[in-house]
Amino acid sequence: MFSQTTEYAMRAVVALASGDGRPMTTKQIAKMMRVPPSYLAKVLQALVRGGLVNSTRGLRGGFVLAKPPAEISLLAIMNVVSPIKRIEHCPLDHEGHSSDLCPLHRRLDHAMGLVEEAFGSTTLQEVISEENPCPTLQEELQQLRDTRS
Amino acid sequence: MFSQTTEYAMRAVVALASGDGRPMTTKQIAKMMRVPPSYLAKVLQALVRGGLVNSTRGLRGGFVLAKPPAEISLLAIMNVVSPIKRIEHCPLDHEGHSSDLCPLHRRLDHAMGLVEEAFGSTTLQEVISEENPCPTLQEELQQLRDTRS
DNA sequence: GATTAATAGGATATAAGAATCCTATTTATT
DNA sequence: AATAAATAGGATTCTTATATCCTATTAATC
Repeated sequence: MFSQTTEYAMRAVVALASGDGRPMTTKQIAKMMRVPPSYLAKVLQALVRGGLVNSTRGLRGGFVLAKPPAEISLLAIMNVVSPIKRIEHCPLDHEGHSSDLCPLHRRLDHAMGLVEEAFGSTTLQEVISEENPCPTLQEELQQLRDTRS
Repeated sequence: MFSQTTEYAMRAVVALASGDGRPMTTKQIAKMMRVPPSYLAKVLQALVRGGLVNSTRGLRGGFVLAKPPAEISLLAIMNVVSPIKRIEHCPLDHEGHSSDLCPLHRRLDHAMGLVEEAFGSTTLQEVISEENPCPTLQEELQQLRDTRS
């Protein structure tokens, strides 16, 4: 239901939030999060343009979060790469004379509202501090620490 | 967020539920619901295969609902054309040793669960008997009655 | 200053979703 | 029996999403 790009964007930001604050390269994030590196590069560019991530070029460069994890919602991430388009008016109504939605599109929009609400009220901070972390991610983080020390 | 095909499928089934029970042709539904007729034909085929709609070929043929509107949920419609795939296990975890989801995918799956629940608990009957019907749809239905009488 | 490691961005390829078109089949009506 | 009106299904096209590759630019280090 959510696009592949949304998946990748969320994984990437979780990776950055799980790190130690030092810049992570595309390659590192890609390996850790099992995302195609060349595609991840594009997704990261989008996240930079969207203001969620900062990048520094050159040797020792990479990506860091632009804000503390507590100030980044899952919705903000999603909105950067494939924004939820709420239904403003019934697409059947060509005249647009009803400000209310028709019953069908009221339901469709409501469902999108639920998702928006759920993602809007969840911060990265909550996600990374929650129980049952992904074991694979833990391993990758450990390996990253090992190669750095 | 929902696919175009889902939109079309829901519109088509609403059209059938709003009618008088006599078979409606692809062309009629397409006009009424502003769906490309040739594509709608494919969507209707899918709805027939999915058991939500019955078809009769030949002159005077067309499509009717296979069940009363009160027994058809929006989820059932969606599941015919682009089923919600709930997340069974974290896609990062290649070993699959955790039956629980990781924090990120728990959230993503939860959001899908909200949609599933909302659509699962809404029947066609509710949708067509609700207030504020789409004015355009009303017009089209009236025209259909006129041309038949 | 040269080299190396990094992002940025353009161009292109591949896959999937959306839409169209044509022909075959079915069935009521004349 | 012939005709007309309908769905069924195959083949094809168009568009968008996903993915890859190559080159340019940037910046730290030697």
